[in-house]
Order: sequence, then structure tokens, then C-alpha cells
Amino acid sequence: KAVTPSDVGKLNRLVVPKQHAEKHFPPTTAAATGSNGKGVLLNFEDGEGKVWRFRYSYWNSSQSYVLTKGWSRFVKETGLRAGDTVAFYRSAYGNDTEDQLFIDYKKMNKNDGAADAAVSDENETGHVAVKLFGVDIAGGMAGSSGG
Amino acid sequence: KAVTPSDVGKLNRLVVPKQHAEKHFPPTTAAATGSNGKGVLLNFEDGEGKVWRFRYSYWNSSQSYVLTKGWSRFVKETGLRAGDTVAFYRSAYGNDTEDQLFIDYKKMNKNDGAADAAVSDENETGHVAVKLFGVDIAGGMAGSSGG
DNA sequence: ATGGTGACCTGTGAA
DNA sequence: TTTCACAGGTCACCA
Repeated sequence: KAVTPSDVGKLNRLVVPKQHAEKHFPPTTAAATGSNGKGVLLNFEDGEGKVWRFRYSYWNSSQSYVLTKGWSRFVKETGLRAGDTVAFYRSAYGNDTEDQLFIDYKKMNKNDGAADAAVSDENETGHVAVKLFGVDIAGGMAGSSGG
Repeated sequence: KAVTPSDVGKLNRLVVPKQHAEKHFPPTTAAATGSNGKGVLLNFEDGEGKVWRFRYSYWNSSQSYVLTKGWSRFVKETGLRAGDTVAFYRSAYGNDTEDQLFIDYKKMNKNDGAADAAVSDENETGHVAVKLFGVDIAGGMAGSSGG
């Protein structure tokens, strides 16, 4: 997904496009999450092996799937800005709860004032190691072209 | 405590300074409250003999002790505003659960539009009758000078 | 639908 | 630098 200003702003949440959420993300129902409707905590590994934990839940009020807790930290530490892209992948070999999850991002803007992310001469990405899995579960959520 | 804008605003809660909460307030643990972590209901008597009941609990997420239910009513009826002070006292003659609790407040601002509180020529307070107990368990939480 | 309440979350400043 | 308190928020539930 190409992130919106709101996705990287003060709202501290990323809206996950509904169709992708319902196709590829773990369910957020009470039955699936174990009795409450508070969503689930998901661990995503980035290309550097760093694990990002986000709360993933459904907001009835806006009929939207969102990543909330943990997201603002991701934005800050990666220096993500509006127009940049994020993509999510999963290993897809077991059932949802056992799948390994991955996150990738690509910064479209140069001269970013990212917190501490390494900035290369090229457009910066969160690495594309996950592509080695050959899965494109989240296909369409973001461009998947590597560097 | 000198109350903050948030303490008297729409959040309907008072943050009890942690150090004082842990020293002088009843414990909020599951063992003490009887199995749930929903906090406890405490009755505080003011200088007029009026009893104010507040829910007192611990918020894990912010690592804070708070008074929630009942607090907004107290704010409304006393006309408490940011900068005013509230103080809590307890009789301290038995164990925590048997102690009698008191609340006192002092309004630092004149010309308040309090709901129905009597306004004197002096700074208004919630009376200082509790001082007759001679205890200052909450010493340091607020000035204890009477009017 | 709406407001009150409860639990959860985060940025920021200070220790 | 890291931790911590907390002021200022959010959303979900329930009556």
C-alpha cells in the first residue's frame, strides 16, 4: 500500500485495505482471537530480521482494518512518509496462526530525515529478503520490485 | 495534588501520583480486591460530611493509578479547575481496608462558575475538618493549611 | 443513537 | 542513554 498522510501522521494507525485484510490477514473475530474483540498482536519480521509487533484489529466505527499499537514506532524508526509503500507477506505454509509474517517498505522520497535508518544512494527499502520465499500473498498491496 | 487540565477535563479521571498511591492508597492487586483487576470502590468523606465514591484502579498500559468513576461528578459539583488542589487523607488507625478516607480541595481561582458550590470571599475550600484527626498520612500531596 | 465508563496507548520531559 | 511517570489521547462496551 502506498501510505497516506494519515497513515504516517498523528493517528498512529495504518489502514489495511479491506479486501486485502480479509483475504490475507488473520481473522479478527472473537472466535479466532480467543473471546475478545480487541484484535490480535502480530509479529512481522523485516528484511534485517528485526521483529515489529503491531496490534491488528477491526474498527466497527469506520468499518476498517487497522494496525494500531506499534505502528507509530515503525513510522518513526523507518522514517516512512506519505507516498512511501509498505507490503506485507506471509509464509503461507500452515494455517493463519502459524504463518510467519513479514513486512517490507520502500521509500519513494530521498532526503528523508529518518530517525536512524541507513540511507543509501538508491531509494531506500526495508530489504526484500522476504521475496526469497517466492510468495506474493499480499500481491497488489504494493509493488514488489526489488532493487 | 494540583490538578491538571486533564484531571478536570473530558477524560473523567484523576491521575494519583504513583509514589503517593503506593504509599498511602489501598492496594489494587487482585489478591486485595478479590480476584479481578478492576480496581476498588472507595468512599471519601468531605468536610461537610458528604460522601464521594470513586473507583480507584491501576492502568497497566500507562503504569498509572487513577480515580475514574465518580470523579467527573466531583469536578462538576465542586467546580474544580486546573490549578486547584485536592488532598486525600485517611484515618490510619487500622489496616487499609478499615481506614476512613477523606477528601479535601482548595480552589485557587476566584470567580469560578461552580455548579452549586458556595463561594466565599476567601479562596474556597472543601473544609478542613479532617485536619482534626491530626493525621497527615497524605502529607506532601497538597498543602494542608486551613483557611 | 448517545453518553458514560473502562481499558489501552503514546509522546514527552525529567530523572 | 535508558527508564519512567503521566498528561493527553484512543477505542470498545454497555445502558
